[in-house]
Parts: sequence; structure tokens; C-alpha cells
Amino acid sequence: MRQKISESAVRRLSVYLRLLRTLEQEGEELVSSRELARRSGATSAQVRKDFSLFGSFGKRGQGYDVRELTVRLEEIFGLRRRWSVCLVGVGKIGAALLGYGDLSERGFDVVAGFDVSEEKIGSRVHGVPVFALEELERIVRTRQVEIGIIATPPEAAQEAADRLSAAGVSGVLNFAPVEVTVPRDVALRTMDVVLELEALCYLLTSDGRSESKASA
Amino acid sequence: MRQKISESAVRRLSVYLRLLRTLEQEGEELVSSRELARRSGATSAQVRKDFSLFGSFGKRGQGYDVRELTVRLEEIFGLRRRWSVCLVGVGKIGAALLGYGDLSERGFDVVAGFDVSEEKIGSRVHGVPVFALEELERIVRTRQVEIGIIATPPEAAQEAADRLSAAGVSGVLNFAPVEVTVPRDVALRTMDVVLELEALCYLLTSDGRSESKASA
DNA sequence: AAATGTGAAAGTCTTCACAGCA
DNA sequence: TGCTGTGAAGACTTTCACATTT
Repeated sequence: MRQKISESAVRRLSVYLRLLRTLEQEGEELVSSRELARRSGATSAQVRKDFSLFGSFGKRGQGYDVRELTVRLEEIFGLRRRWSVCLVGVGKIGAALLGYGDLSERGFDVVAGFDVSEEKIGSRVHGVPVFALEELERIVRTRQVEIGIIATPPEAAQEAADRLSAAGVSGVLNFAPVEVTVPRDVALRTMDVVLELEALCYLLTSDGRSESKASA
Repeated sequence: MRQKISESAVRRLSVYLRLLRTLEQEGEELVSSRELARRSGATSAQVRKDFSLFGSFGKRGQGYDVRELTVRLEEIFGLRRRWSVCLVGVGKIGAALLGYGDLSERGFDVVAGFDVSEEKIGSRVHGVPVFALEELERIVRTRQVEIGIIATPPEAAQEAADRLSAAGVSGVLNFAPVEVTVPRDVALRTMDVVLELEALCYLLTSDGRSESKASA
């Protein structure tokens, strides 16, 4: 039942999942593709097609059972278990991430931070112990860390990626504003604030609501 | 010359731009589509096609002039000027963003932060003055803020988006883990750490592992 | 020789529209 | 009736391969 599913479908499914959790809290029991579409910015056909990639779990004439669909999506995403995470680089962004309570609530256990600063090593930041970078391999192995978050300065990011990969993580989330490479068997995603802002500027400049554009 | 260009093309172009800046610092004068492809994880044909959307600015047989291509991309993205930005919600993530020096270096002037906390109002965080939320409209107007960054708790995000839009920003970057809506003439992008982590889990859980982006 | 720029082909994703079910 | 599930059509994106230029 697992097939290659597109980047954009994965993102939409994540958004639906977030919406479903809200709906559940609001006490909704059923939701239609139309409602999910309205709240997520997709079309209703898109929503149905996205779900149909994994089977049919709606009820014709009613919609989808919020609770059941949540569980199905969590299964598909591998979120019905906890994930062990570490953070490399406990600077401003790193520390902010450690203080982001939602991580734990959403199933991610941040078990260690790593840094080179003597002041930080041995301390706890928002409850997470900070270790010397040298300890990375040992701790990733012993704590069976599966995901590494990189929040180092850009010049240290590739080394962090290399060491995390070699130590055995399966996935890397990179916050440093550089492209890093990882072995083919490690999954990678990058989040870059400046890059997003620049993409936003493109929208403001082009779609910039004042340029005449090439015809249809 | 402006046409609708896809989400994914915009992202790739942003990545090329970031690479070009690195190449310029490394003193490279020419770069081939093959090299940009290797460092960005795209294919060389993809790189050439992406650039050809805006005209032809390479030199056959040599490649692209790094400096010239940088300037062209910056023009396309509207980055040859400074942008005025404000931040709503000076919590952990918000404060970390204010301390992120790259913003200013990359042409974004964060002119104000807004918060509801009495302690923060009137203070400066990393040099940026923090105002009461009530002041938002006044300051966005007088300082001609063009982009608003939302870093509030999720339940306050929609109000922030509404007020920013009404006050006249052209773009919103949302860090709150919730979908917000904005008027059609406002551009919107959302960054959500948990959502990215969940997408990463999908990759780790589904069999077809290999989302490895090549590159610098 | 080396690398761009680009039509055309191949591939992917989205939308449409409606059959089918509760 | 209302809404899902889905083939088929349409739109868009990527890849291919080669003529063209330096």
C-alpha cells in the first residue's frame, strides 16, 4: 500500500492531519472533503484523491470520521509511536526549538543537545541535557536517536550532517542556511527562514499585483 | 516577461541564489549548470530550464557568470532593495528570529516586534523595539512595513494575520502551527517545525527511502 | 570541446464529472 | 439527497537529446 507519494501530497496530508486534530478538539465527529478543502486551501477533489492514495476510508453521503481518519493518517505517517530526536547546535534557534513544547506533545522526545560552547556543555536547556559535540556518536548510538536536527552555523552544518548520518540517524532536519548532503539512506529536509522570506519577496515582486504578465 | 512560475521552481531558484552567493565568496567567476545541479540536488537540464524561464543569460561553452547571474536572480526575486519587516509575538521563536543576524544582512529590516506581555513592551530584543499589539496598525502604516512574521501561539495567529493584512502588509510568513487565511492580495507562506518533522517521519516510515538532496 | 537553450516527449499531478453508495 | 471514490481528461513539470554558440 506504500507507494511513492509526492512531496506536495505529503505536505497536504500533514496539513489535513493538523486540521483533524483541531476538529477533534472542537468535538467534530464527521468532516467532509469540502470542509477540509476550505480549511486547508486545497480543493475537495484534491482532498479525496489524496486520501484515496491509501485506500477508501470515508463514508459516502456523510464524510470522514474525524477520529478514524486521524488514526489512519497517523499510521501512514508513522506517528503512532514516539521518535527519539537530538539537536546539534544549541544557539538561539536551537534553544528556541528545545523550548518548543509541542515537540514532546506531538511525539518527539528530544533526548540531547550538542554544542561546542564550554558554558553550555553540562547544562540543561528547557530540560534537555547539553553534551559536548564529541559525545554525539556515543549518545546517538546508546539512546538510539533516529532524527537529528541541525541548528549550527552554516559552516558547521555539513560536519553535523556527516556525523549524525555516520552515527546512525535515519532522518535529518536542517535549519542551517546551506544545502547539506547526506547518504542516500538518510532522509533530509531543510528549513531556511531567509529562503522563505526571499520566496515571499518573489511573490510580492512578480505576482506583485502590478506587473502585466505574459498572456494565457 | 513575468509568467506564473511554479512553487517548486521558486524554491529551486532560491537555492541556486544561495549557492551563487557562496560561490562568489569562494571567488568563482563562472559556474556551469552541471555544478549548480550537483550542489543543489537538481539536474543540469532542470537548472538550465529554470533560468530559461527568464531569458538566456549563460555563455555557451563556459557556463554562467556568477556575479551577473546573482544580480539577475536578485532582480527577479525583488532582492535588490531592502524590505521592511515586523514580527508579531516575541516569544522564544520570535526572539530567536530577531537575533538572527542574517535577516539584516540579506536585506530585511526588522523594524518592530509586537507582543501583549507588559514586560516585553518598551524593551528591545536584539536591538528591535517591542511595542504593544495595539500599536500594530499605527506602526505598520507609519513605517510602511511590507512583511509581517507571525510567531504567536496558534490561537492568536489568525487575528495577527487579519490585523497585519488590514494594516497593509503585502506578505505574511506564518510560524504558528495552524493554517491562517489572508486576503487574496496578500502573499502567505507557512513554516511549521512539527509539520516538517512529521513529513520526515513519513519518509522514514514509508519504504521508498531516498529523499537525499545532493549538495553543498 | 564544452556547455547553453530549447522544442518535443515523457512523466506527474490536478481537476473534472459522474457512478455508486449510505 | 449528499458526499465519496475514481477513471479519464487536462494541465503542468521534468527529462531528453541535440542544434547552437563560444
